[in-house]
Amino acid sequence: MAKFGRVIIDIASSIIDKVFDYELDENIEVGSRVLVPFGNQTKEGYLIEITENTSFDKSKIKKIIKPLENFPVIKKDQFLLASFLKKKYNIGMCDSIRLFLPSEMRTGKVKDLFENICIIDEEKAKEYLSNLRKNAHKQIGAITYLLEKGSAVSAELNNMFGAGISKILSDNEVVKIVSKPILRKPLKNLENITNNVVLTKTQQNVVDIISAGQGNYLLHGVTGSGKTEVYMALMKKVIQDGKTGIMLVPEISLTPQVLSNFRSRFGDDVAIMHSGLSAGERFDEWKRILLGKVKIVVGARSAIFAPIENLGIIIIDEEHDGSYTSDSHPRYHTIEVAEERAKICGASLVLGSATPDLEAYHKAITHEYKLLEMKERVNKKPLPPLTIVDMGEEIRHGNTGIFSIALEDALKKTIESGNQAMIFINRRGYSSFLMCKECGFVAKCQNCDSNLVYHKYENVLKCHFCAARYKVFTECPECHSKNLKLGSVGTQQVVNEIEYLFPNVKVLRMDNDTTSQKNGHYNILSKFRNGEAQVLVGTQMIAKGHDFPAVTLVGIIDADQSLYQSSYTATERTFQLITQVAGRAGRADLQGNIILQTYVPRHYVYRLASMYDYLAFYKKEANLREITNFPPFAKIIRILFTSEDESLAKNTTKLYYDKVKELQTKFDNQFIYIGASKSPVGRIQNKYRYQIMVRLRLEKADEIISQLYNLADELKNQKISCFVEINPQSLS
DNA sequence: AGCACGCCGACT
DNA sequence: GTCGGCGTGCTC
Repeated sequence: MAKFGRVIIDIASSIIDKVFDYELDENIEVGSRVLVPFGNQTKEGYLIEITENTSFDKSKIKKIIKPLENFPVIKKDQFLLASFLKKKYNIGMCDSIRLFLPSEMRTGKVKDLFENICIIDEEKAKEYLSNLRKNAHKQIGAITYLLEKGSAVSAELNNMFGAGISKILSDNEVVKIVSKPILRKPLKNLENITNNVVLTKTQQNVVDIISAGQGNYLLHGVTGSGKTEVYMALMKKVIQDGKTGIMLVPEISLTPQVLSNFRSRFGDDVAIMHSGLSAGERFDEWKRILLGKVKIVVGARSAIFAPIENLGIIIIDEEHDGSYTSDSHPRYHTIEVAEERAKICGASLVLGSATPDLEAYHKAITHEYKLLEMKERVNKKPLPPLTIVDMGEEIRHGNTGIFSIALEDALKKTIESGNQAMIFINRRGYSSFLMCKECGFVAKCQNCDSNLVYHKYENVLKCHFCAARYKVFTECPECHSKNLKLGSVGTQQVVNEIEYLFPNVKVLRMDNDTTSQKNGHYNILSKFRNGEAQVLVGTQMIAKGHDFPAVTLVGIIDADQSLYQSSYTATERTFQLITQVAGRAGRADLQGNIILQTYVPRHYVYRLASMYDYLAFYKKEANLREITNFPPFAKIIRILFTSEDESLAKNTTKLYYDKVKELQTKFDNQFIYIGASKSPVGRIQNKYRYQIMVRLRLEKADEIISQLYNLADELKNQKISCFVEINPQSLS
């Protein structure tokens, strides 16, 4: 009887995103990638099902050409998860499946890496050895070594007994050189941290509760309460039980400490997945996981899709971190995905944070998650005192500088005592625009409604919304003035100020400009750790989980910056940021000190952050969200239309808006807000952008959302695309 | 996404 | 008369 294979074609387009039936006459496993004829071309696809029958016209059915690999790349539970993503985020099956595969797999650019192995021919070797001159120490050494081991990697042999040794031996037919494929492994040379930690009672208690059975947990532990040790212990337990684990961290390149911890404790059982790896490394790590050679996967958000089997636990560290929501298509919320994956696999989910996301803590309070708390720091030290400085007051007293008197004094004391200080500039990245001083012209992208950003290291202007790069102008295209300047203040100005105030002090700077090189983050941070500078000035990227034992002072320059973002999460983000930055001070035995500069010193976010009172902040903020109808007490939906034809975009948006209004009458009382407008960035890559914002009560939100999805699918076509996003965190 | 099919303007 | 523009529709 004929068999049919149901195939998803690997073309990311909603129009083509359906199942195609093919005849299948060889044995190919479900989940494999296959090559199929498609129209008059050949395409790659994913075999998702094998059936005995087809509803399609049998005379038109073609045959699957061949499988692309001899193993399936998508396992059963991953397929279930992919189907969930498709439904949850209204994306195509192809988009969804692609999340599970390293892009290297599709582009096929990565080649297997080979290494040469010398295999000794014992008889010839012994004969050759007896004819060797006595003073040929290198060759004698190498052959003796090989006689004992049987074989060795050529490169290592050359290292031990002199370059070219394997060539000499091979030329004399003493060894045979065989080429064998190997899997690249990142971070081979990590320092070994083998401190045998004994858990505190609190830590052990948390580990015991989580290990006792399946469940979703929120681990709320203050900075320095030793969450990482808990994670390690949980992983160890999971492995002992014969299962596997996934550990997610915010941006892995920023937290090599977590990595080295895991690597040194669990060795080759750990695979690492993040964007900082080379294409080859990423692909090989993925393969190691797929082949079942790994028990733990550590990685950034995309590691939630790792092809690991027999999953026992998913741990998400710094659960509140913004990097867990992807900001480009397909947009997904890692925590929602993790919840579903844990459910499918029967695994536990552990979310850890010192400042949980409001949404997560709300779930803990309403018993969707089990709440576990660690209120004490491992070293029993109190959290460092946080002083709020009123910058308005400073100005009234005649100080118009960047630093308040208090911060300048504290800096002086820190420097004199030989300790280190971190100055945190609360700004996303660090961008500077090219501006004409005469006519106010600002350089803009030709394809987008956006200002170009100057990148010092590459000396180019870049558009942050498309890939466009422009040469730096030397004269203004509008008024031909040569009087151009790079706008915006940033880290450099703060550095200059410190160097002016303390001429002999070494200052390091960390922002987008200084980290664009490979390992940029790592290099700057390790320089600072090694004491090559006494002060580190930087943007948000210095806030993330690094231990700098010698840091006793943390200065927060313009704390208010993140409060002024129009997002409903602005206050929450500010609280998280301050707590996180403050946690950098006094991690070791030295007493730390934090100084926060603001123009609104009486704002509750500062008052509560300075007392490290998360619970009070949660109550205050949750209450506010509840009365103003914002998440987690409501859902925000953003519907975005994009098209090269501006009037089409506008008209379709209007059409959709009218349909939403109809829905509103149908679902009386469920709509809190409906509004249509041009998107904040009105044009990206020559496509015009119009959007509709809807806010819904929770009661019937899911039902309405699925109708909104359907509406979007009805209206979109080749000329206009539409995508719908729930609780968006950025609006561009 | 690609590619063919098909119907209207500019050209050797 | 033909070459070629890209609008429309299809791919198991």
